[in-house]
Amino acid sequence: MNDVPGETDTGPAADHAYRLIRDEILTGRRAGGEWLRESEMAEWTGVSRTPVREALRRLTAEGLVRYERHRGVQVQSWNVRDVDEIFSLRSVLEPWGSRLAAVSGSLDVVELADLANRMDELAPDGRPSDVDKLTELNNLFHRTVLEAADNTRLTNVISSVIQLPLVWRTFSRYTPEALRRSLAHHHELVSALTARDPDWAESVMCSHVRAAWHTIRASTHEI
Amino acid sequence: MNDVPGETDTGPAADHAYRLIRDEILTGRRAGGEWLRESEMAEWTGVSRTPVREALRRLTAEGLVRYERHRGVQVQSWNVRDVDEIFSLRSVLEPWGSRLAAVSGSLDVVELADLANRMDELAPDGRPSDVDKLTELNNLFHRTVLEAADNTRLTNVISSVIQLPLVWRTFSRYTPEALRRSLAHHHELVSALTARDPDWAESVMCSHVRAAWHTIRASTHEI
DNA sequence: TGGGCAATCGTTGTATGCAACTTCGGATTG
DNA sequence: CAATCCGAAGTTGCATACAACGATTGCCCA
Repeated sequence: MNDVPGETDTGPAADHAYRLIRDEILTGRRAGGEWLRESEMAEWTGVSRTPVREALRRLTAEGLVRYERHRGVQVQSWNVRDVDEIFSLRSVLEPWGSRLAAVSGSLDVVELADLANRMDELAPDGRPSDVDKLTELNNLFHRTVLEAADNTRLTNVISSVIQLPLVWRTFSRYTPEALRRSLAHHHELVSALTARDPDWAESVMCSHVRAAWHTIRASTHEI
Repeated sequence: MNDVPGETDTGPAADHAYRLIRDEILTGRRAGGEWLRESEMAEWTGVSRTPVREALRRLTAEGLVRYERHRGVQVQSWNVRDVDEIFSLRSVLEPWGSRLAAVSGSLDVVELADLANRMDELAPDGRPSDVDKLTELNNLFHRTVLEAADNTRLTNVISSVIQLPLVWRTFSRYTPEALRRSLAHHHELVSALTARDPDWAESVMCSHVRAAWHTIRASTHEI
């Protein structure tokens, strides 16, 4: 879970508070709409209000919390529309990133294949034993592909956009069949990237993202 | 120039400092690599270090300054690579946004045409009389199109990515011919959007961005 | 004379007190 | 009885003092 974006560490206290509060949100322990009081967070994290404020401002910039002047911050709440926004963006950016990665030549396909294999081991029958670990590997897989696209802004943009509890814990909502398909996509993407076929890579990633999109839509329909 | 992203106003002092420092960077008055000392900024803006720190953290999140723990922040410096990253991203996202805008039906084409006309008036012969005003209208034009795409994350992503002095003051580097072509693209995009032809709109915007890309590359080649 | 060490200085990081603002409850008045 | 105004409580916004850390300089020693 410690997948903190870009070395923005601003000090032990502020960083401590940031990680704790962020984790609290991404794991869903704090529901959308809940107010996060500075003094409460300060007491809970064991630091003063100053670093807490800094952490909250950072979370505001990342879109995880909502800020209202003189009123405080509350956990950002999401709906189906947010999911659609995120996945439609991903369905453009991630395939494009895969295309770039295919032709860049700077990708370690062995490492990527290893990641795909380790994910298989965590869910051999489509039933994950450790969702958190699987999520971590999945995020790493996607980030590895994107980093090979060699466009830091692309990487940052996507990682900032997928910061949503629902997206973060996506695998906990997958059916065994959907999960098996998702893992198969990973292997196919490795093949496409190994073959350095940009069209293939782009197409596989597009399928991968859109499949995930519909899987999540289906699982959230009744919420 | 007062084109501040998303109502994140955190208070008069912090907001004041933020706008001042941000403007200082975007206009190029502070060169890349220059250190921005908290106490110096505090004295200059007339507020204490606390709101200044808040402003600097915000600018850090937006990528306008570089932060190093215990050392301070310095104005982010850019190179041709940054320009390429930004424009390659824009060349994917803006056309896609135009496509969405073409089919969304939520676009006020009259307003957009008006913007294009006002830009013409500011540079009838391809020689802009007021670059700042032209820049403001151009940003507004692009944002208007994007907002019609009805994906707030797309809008935010692009506006966060184009925060670079070079991109911001882009028109000051245009040749009269390049500027005339750019303005013509705007009118053509209005036509495509009026016709609600997604392919046309996407294609025009793609040309528009890529033309700008090469114009800037040409003008920065000797830097 | 050169290298390493330590003290000092400048800067950032954190804590805390106070000011400003919002909100909510109750009293007051029509 | 309702609407409004006033005030108290709670929260955030800002300023300031102090602590922690990094850089630099000068000194000491080999």
